Amino acid sequence: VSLIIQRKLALLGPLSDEEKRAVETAAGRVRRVGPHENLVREGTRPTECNLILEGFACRYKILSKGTRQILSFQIAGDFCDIQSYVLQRLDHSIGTLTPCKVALFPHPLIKELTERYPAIGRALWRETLIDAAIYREWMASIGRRSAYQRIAHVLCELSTRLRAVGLARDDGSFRVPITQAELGDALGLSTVHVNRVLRRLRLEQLITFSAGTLIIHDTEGLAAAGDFDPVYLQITEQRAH
Amino acid sequence: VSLIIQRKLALLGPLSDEEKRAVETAAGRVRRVGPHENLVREGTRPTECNLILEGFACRYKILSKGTRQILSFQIAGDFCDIQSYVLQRLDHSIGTLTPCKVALFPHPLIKELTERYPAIGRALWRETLIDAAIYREWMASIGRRSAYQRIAHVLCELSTRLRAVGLARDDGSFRVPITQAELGDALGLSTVHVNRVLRRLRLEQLITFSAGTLIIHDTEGLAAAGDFDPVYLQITEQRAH
DNA sequence: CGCCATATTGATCGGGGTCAACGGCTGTGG
DNA sequence: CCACAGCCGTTGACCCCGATCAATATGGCG
Repeated sequence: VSLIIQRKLALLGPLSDEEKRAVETAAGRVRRVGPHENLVREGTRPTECNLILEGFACRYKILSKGTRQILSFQIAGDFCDIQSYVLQRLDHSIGTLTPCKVALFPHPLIKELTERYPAIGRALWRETLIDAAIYREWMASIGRRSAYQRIAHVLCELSTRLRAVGLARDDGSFRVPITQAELGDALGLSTVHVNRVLRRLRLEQLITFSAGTLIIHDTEGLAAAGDFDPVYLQITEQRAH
Repeated sequence: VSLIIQRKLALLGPLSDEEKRAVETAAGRVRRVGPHENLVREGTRPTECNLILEGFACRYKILSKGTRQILSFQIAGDFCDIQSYVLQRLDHSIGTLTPCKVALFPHPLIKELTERYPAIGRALWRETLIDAAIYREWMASIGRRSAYQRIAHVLCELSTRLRAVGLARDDGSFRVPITQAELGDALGLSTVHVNRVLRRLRLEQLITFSAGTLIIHDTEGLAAAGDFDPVYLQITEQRAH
């Protein structure tokens, strides 16, 4: 539990030991949620924020036609709805893809934390800005990249993010329990076409992706295929202020 | 000058008079920039942030093929690169569409402001979260809405945002100096197709859009055509904390 | 063992891209 | 004052990527 939190805090910025302890202490109860349930629902006004400890979730909107757009994938370590602390009404839902374990942070505690420790407020702000950077990259993908590039790109992104929180397996494979339909809803593609592109990526020896396991055989080849450059994820660099 | 800042501060959240004055005082020099120039460039590390006082600008990325994705339109009152204060390296550029007047806020002053007045930090955070909400809505548009819906949607969004900062004209028209090519780059469409859809919207008596002037003849009709619901812009409601 | 979600493949279709040409407006320089 | 250039808007013709429809595996799980 605290291992994930610690890893994520290290990614978010330079916090002192006291600040890190304060964040851990603020975590309220832990909730277990089944697969394909909502963590939060569009239109509601939550009073606490969810930090994902285990499992996969996604942000999504349902449009008027009934189609779904997945807006982001959320993995362990993601403070997936921290924006509900600042904005009053959610404009989208967050649903689990797999069973999840989440830690709940009541808004009043977050308020205390951020006012007592500006560095924590800054770290949380930073997390939401990285989310925004990912949105921008997805916009570029959905708007201007081909289906082949989009899928290669998102797989690169997921592997990079999973590695950053220590979720790569020893053999270099990843657990990526995302169905082809979900990939399609994330990338603006149909399930059928996702399937065809995955087949092509497999035939080109770039990846193996089945049964929720992703193996990238050729990292550079996949990055080239997806026009992927990880700088937007802001993982390596830290800003000392 | 300060009129725009005041309007925008009022939208961002409940700030005291002292806090508002502090923000105004923090504005450094004012810069005038010609059309089609960069305010900030991808990959750089700015040391000050731009608040747009007049004119239109846009965030964009140039992809490997040389195509452009416009990520957002920025109008008067937008703190268009506040994220450069928190994240070290820009993942995209911001360019002007028209001549612009911008006020510059040095990062150290922003740091002082946000640490002395938590409400200001919160207001800036709020601004970046609203940006993110717009990104999410655009993702849904580009990913799952038809060209016709996308264009209607973005025109509704622009008119709502312009009205919110007092840029609607008395006759209800708007200055929207965005070319069809730029609309296409924002929505993931070709210039040709943007043109055809605009013709259809004109024939349907929903809008007139020429010479940089947008007139919406049927607000509800356009909103229906674009599946537009303005809640994500967070304009009306304010959160009292 | 049977059910339901997911993956896979083929056949066909269509929204929107691409290419090309032309018109209109504006600014600029001779 | 006119000629020309360049950008933007407009329209037609054609094409292709990816959607849709449909049928068939496959496989986990009660």
